[in-house]
Parts: sequence; C-alpha cells; structure tokens
Amino acid sequence: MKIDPNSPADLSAQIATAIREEIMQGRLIVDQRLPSEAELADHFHVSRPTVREALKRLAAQSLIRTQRGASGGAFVNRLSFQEAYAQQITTSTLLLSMNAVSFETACEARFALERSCASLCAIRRTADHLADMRAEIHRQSQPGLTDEAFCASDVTFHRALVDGAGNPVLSYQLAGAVEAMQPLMNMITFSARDRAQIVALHVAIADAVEQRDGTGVLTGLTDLEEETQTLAEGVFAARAAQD
Amino acid sequence: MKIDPNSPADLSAQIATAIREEIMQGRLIVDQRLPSEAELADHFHVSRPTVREALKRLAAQSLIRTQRGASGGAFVNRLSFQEAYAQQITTSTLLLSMNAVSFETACEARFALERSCASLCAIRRTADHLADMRAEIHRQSQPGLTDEAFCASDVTFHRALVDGAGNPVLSYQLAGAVEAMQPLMNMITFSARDRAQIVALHVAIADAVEQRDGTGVLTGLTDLEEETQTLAEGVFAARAAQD
DNA sequence: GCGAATCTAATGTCAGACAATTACAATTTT
DNA sequence: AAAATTGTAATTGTCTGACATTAGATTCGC
Repeated sequence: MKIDPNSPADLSAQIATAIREEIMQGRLIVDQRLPSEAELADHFHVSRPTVREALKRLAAQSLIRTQRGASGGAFVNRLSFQEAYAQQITTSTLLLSMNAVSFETACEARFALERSCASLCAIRRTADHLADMRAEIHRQSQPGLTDEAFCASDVTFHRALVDGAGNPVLSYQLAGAVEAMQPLMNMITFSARDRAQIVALHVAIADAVEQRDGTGVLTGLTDLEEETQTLAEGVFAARAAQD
Repeated sequence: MKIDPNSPADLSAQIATAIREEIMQGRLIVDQRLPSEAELADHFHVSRPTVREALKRLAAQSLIRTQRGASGGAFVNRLSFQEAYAQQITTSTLLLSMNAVSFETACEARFALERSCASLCAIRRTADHLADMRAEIHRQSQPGLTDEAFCASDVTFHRALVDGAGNPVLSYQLAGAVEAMQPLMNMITFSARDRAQIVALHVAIADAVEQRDGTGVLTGLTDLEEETQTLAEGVFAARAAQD
C-alpha cells in the first residue's frame, strides 16, 4: 500500500495496482466500501483527480462500482460470470485480430477446447440445451440467411453445447474461445453446399448429444473442425490466386 | 461516436466505450495515434479530466498506451499474449474467489480443458518442454518444500504441458484456467504421502509425453483429476468435522 | 557537419470550485 | 401518530485553469 512518486509509472497506475492487490489478496472483500476519494487522496498524498483516474482503471476491470450520494462511494464489486464473459470476449477478440494469428491456429485451439465439453455435455445436457441446438440447426437451414447471421447462429449452437456441460467455469473459459472466432469465421463466405455440409455435421453432433453419446460428440466435433479447416483453406487459396 | 450527456452512465464511461468500439471494429488500427486529450475533449464536448478518465479505463484494459512529450499521445496498443495472459488470470482468479465456486466444479473445468492439450502436446512437445516438466517433478520431490511452493511448481509443470501443444491461443486460454486454480489448491495441505502420489502421477504423464503417447497423457490427466478430487474431499471433510 | 541549448506539444499532476445525486433527519401536514 | 415534504450533509461527476514533466524538433554556435 505504498506509492513511490519517483517511480517511472503513473501515480494513478500505482494506486490502482495497490488497491487491486488488496482486493485480490482478500483484504478488501466484496461489497466493502473503499474510503472516499478525498480520503484516498489524503492517504496516498495525491490529488483527487489522480485518485479518480486510479478508480476508473479498476472500474474498467469491473473490480469496483461507484455510487453517488450521501452513503455512496466505491465498493468492491462481485465479479459476475456475465462481466467476466464480456471481458474474456473483448480480450480474446482483440488478441486474435491484432496478432496475425492464423485461422488454422485459432481454429485448432477452439475445437480442442470445445471437445473438452463433449463427454460432460453428453451426460448432463438438459432437454433445453438440445432444443436450442435443434433450433439453431433449423435456422441455419433457412435459405437467404446472410453469412453473418449464419455465423452468429453457429456461435449460439456451440454455446448451447458448451453450456450443456453444466459447468459455469467451463462455459466462462470457452466463451472467449468460441466467440472470438466469429470475426475470423466472418471472413469466410459459405456456399449453399458448404452450409449444407456444416448443417449435416451439426445434426450429427446434436444426434450424439441426444443419445448421450460422448464419443459421438467428440467425433462430430473433430469432423467439423476438419471440414472448417478445409473450407477455410479453399477460401484463402482462392483469395490468394485472385491477387 | 456519439455521447449523450443525459445518459445514466458516466460521460467517461460512454467515451471509453465509443473509443473501444472504434478499436474493436478496426477503425482505429494498431499503433495509430488518437487525437490529443484536448482535441478529444473538444470533440466530445467535455473537459480534459473527463477524457483522461476515459483513457485510463482503456489503458487498464491494455487497449491503449500513452507517451509523454512532443510527439506523444495515446496510441492503440497491440495486445500482447503476455498482457492477455495477465488479464485472464486476474479475471479468472477473482471470478472463482468471489463466486463461491466449488472446488469440484473448478477442478473439473480445469482438467477438462487441460485434456484438450494432451494429444497435441504428445505430438508437438520439444525436448525443452519435457525437460521443464522433469525439472518441476524433481523440485516437487524435494522434502521441506512449503505447500505454496509445491503448488507453484505444480502450476509450472502444467504450464509446460500446455505450452507443449505449440498453440499460443490454447496456451492463452488455459493460462487462466490453470493459474486461477492455484489459490484454491493452496487451501489444501498435502501430506508427504499425498505429494508422493501426485508426483507419481506427474511422472506417468511426463513419461507418456516423452513417448508421444497422447492417450497416455489423457489417462494420466484423468487419474490426476480423480486423485486431486479425492484429496480435496478428504481435506474438506476433515475440516468440516473439526468445526 | 555536429553538439548543445532552446522551443514546443503533449501528458501528468494539482487546487479549487460547482453540479448532481442520494441517504438521512427534521419538519410540516393530514 | 403516520405520512409526506423539505432540508442537509456527504459523495461522486464535471469543469476551469494552472503548472510540472517529458521528449521530439529546431535553432544556434562552432
């Protein structure tokens, strides 16, 4: 909880780190109120704007929430799964788009991770999960669907599969992997024939899920990965030839 | 790129979101310089402190970096894998510690995800990865090791396994899952006999990795998961009996 | 031509003020 | 007495203006 005014880092960054440490080490617990901005400014020997910048950093990570008014202030925030999802997706999406990650690498990672849900999903899935998957398959079969809508439906299908594993931690970890692929998938244009093949593989996966056949789900996902990779190769080769 | 002064949300949050959207949609590209704080303040019709708070929010997510001096300013930051790791670990750790996630659920997710690396690691691991794993096994066999150090070595061992898959995206996604478990693992005290059993399972995994036996790695991880769950059950039961 | 001093534009920090919001207490009304 | 209203204090949100610090660019002297 010490601040060094001669450090190369910004004071606001140092203060944010100090408070972040307190939260992560459990010295500040959920819903606990932090001192007021004025008190923090006093404590760290900085001005209120500097404290505010530090608090905004923490707010950006959903570590705190602020409330105005008499008994207001900054409170340690309980990080919800939903907020964690959103952050994961933002980070993953940017990581992929900014680092020239090849489609192949991203695709491999995504399916490898998703396969880790296969057996659990086969065991635990409810009728709802299965219904969601069937509904998305039906949507994907509609003619006249845009490529974006097709990909979005694809994501929803796979989210249903992941959620079927009935493990919120697993769902959270996979949200980033599955959703971050969408921008990459959107780069691909699907012919009617491609779509039919993907839908067929989705049907195979859904069937295996329905029959609680974990191995079948695994096989289905592996087949889908292969199909996706082949498809992408074709698109990229055609694009390269065009240039 | 519009700001509503009557929105319930803070102006700085709105501005941060507006700029974040620009980055995520690729209208602001890596290393591109944002307008100066004064220009942004002018553009959004707010004061400079408000703009600064928005920029600090983005900086906290590593979306931008700032530089002082004549040709300084805020630049779109290339999100590195390392920064993404760090954020993932922070988020995952807090998510687990703040949401009363059971050890069982977290452990199941972690091993399910890690198993997704098994076959790839068996195929692609280098001599270095194997050497790292052996080194950690050796460390874990040392008597007099604290529980914390034992757990830390455990994390390093598994990181080597994950990295052996040779897929940076996979490594990134799993960093959170593996490291976030450490605080939970630290709640467990290991007897000498427990450690010996864990080390034996690590040896089995390392042997399978050495022989490029993907199925063996898979089996080893599953055995280790079972052992860990059993161990945790025992510790928690003993603790409950004590109360 | 090259080094040193200066200039300049930008962020980092500060101080003080006011506005907006909200909980709580006091007061008035019914 | 209970309910509605009003005041009041505490706290965050925002603004203004200023100065400090940094680092690239420029100019001057030699």
